[in-house]
Amino acid sequence: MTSILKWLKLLSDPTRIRILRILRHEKLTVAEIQSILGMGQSRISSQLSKLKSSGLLADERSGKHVYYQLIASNSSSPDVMESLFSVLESAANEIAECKLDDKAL
Amino acid sequence: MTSILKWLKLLSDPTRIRILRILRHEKLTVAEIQSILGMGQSRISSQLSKLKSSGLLADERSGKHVYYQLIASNSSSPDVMESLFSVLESAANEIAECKLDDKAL
DNA sequence: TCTAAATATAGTGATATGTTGATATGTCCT
DNA sequence: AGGACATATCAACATATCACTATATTTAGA
Repeated sequence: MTSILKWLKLLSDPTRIRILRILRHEKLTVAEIQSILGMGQSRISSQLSKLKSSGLLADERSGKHVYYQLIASNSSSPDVMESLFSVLESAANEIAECKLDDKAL
Repeated sequence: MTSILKWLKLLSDPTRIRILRILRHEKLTVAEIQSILGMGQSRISSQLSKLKSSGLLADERSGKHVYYQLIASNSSSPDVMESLFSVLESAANEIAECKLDDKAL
């Protein structure tokens, strides 16, 4: 499958939308993300894994913790990314949990 | 599910990308779409049905034929649509069949 | 009203996806 | 080395999705 199709598929899931959104401005550990979204550990971890392997997130270990962050400048297609994240924001507005995520941040 | 999530899901399928793309500039009948994409009739029809029920396409019967066309000005969120179609175009560039679709048009 | 053409829908099988619970891996500290 | 904590991965299950075949519906015309 092509990379853009992969990204579209990844964006069409509420859990992943929420994860990407709280990572807009800061990097967070798995435990922090888990606490903000109020989900089980394996659920968060496996979604992070998908986002990472498609090139949307990068991980970085720091001691016992692993930080995840957005890959800001996606080398191949920055304009596509811009459009995608614009859609992501709109989608977030339709997801009630996203407002609670902001409070928990 | 929210409408934007639905749209993202619909866009993350090559068949539907191809359908939406050949409908960019003109309305087409089911048979024409079927011929351009080189796919079975029920496959085209059921995908058109999904695109219609999510508000991306409109249908219009003319005799024995049914024309499908893009809903240009999506009332609720025109800017989201613009971003989505921008991503769609980029996705199309990654799908080899789209070039053949253009020739068949 | 009967037939043929265009389109829609139902049923089925194969494959993919999301979530959960259990277990494995990795890291720090003593 | 061993224990505690953070994260990753695996197996199992439920659900969703796609494409195919067959059948139903709608319409135009004889």
